[in-house]
Amino acid sequence: MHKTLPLPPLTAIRVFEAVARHGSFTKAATELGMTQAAVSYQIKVLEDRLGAPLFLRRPRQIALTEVGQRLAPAVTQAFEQLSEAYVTARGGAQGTLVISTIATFASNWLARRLGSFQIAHPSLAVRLQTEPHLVDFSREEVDIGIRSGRGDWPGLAAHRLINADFTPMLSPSLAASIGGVKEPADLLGLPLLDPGDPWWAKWFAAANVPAEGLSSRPGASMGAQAYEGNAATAGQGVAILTPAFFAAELADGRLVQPFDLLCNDDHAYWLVYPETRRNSPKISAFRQWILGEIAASSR
DNA sequence: TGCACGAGTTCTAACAAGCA
DNA sequence: TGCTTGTTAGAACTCGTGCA
Repeated sequence: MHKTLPLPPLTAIRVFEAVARHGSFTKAATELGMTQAAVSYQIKVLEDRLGAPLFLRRPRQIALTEVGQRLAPAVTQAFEQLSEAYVTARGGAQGTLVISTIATFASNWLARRLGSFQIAHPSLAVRLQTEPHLVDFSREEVDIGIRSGRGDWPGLAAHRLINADFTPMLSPSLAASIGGVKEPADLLGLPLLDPGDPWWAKWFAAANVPAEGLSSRPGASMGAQAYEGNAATAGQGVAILTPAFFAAELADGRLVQPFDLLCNDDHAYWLVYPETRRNSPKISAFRQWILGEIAASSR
């Protein structure tokens, strides 16, 4: 017959989870509304039960022991499941879905489609956060991230959404100002937006156009494709952009893509979330919706 | 600055006794 | 019999302090 060991006090496990996550007794105590001494006591209770230390006490810092490293992921996952079970018990995927995304994806892709998700899930409030850095799911209250990269983030589930292809785009009026853009080299006669962007050098190299000294050319660096796309639409210069983000501008003629040549540096835009939250109702709902939208837009 | 530990305090559960 | 009240022991906490 299967025999289970009695569990240690839930309080001690809760405290261990917080200490392991923060890497600090003091920070865990602050989060849990206890004193540092109480946290120390609870960890000691757990260590006594286990018969092995969970943390290495070093001057000014602690570190998980091998036993602690084995225990921490399982405890974190267990609390995630408890949390999700609680949410489910309260009535399913209610609450707020917090999405951390880069500005261009938010403004040029997500915002244009998010309405259909809201109609399908009226009880779920969506909060979009645009930020340039990679969100830390263990420290920030974020459910889902949309980020660019190669999809290799330990502990995170990643779904490829859009390839980060890039190609030059400009307004029809700017193209007409030089009698039309017929050859890739013609672009060098026009102002380039963010000429120091490595994408330009790669694209010109792929087009067999010598383009030394791009980074020393004058030109504004705006830090986001959304801004550069707007500048290009206004005729301010040629931007190097991802076509998937500017499908509407290309369709209605505000932007033109003079060449079919697309480049890619092995990056893509990814939907990511912690593996442990895979079965969260709100994350499942959003994952199903966005992957459906991606599939529909690529048909 | 951050963790460990001792002393003292508070909280909680278990139990017994009293009462309607 | 079931509920309330008082007592007690142990758990869990805070505070103060020492140490690295």
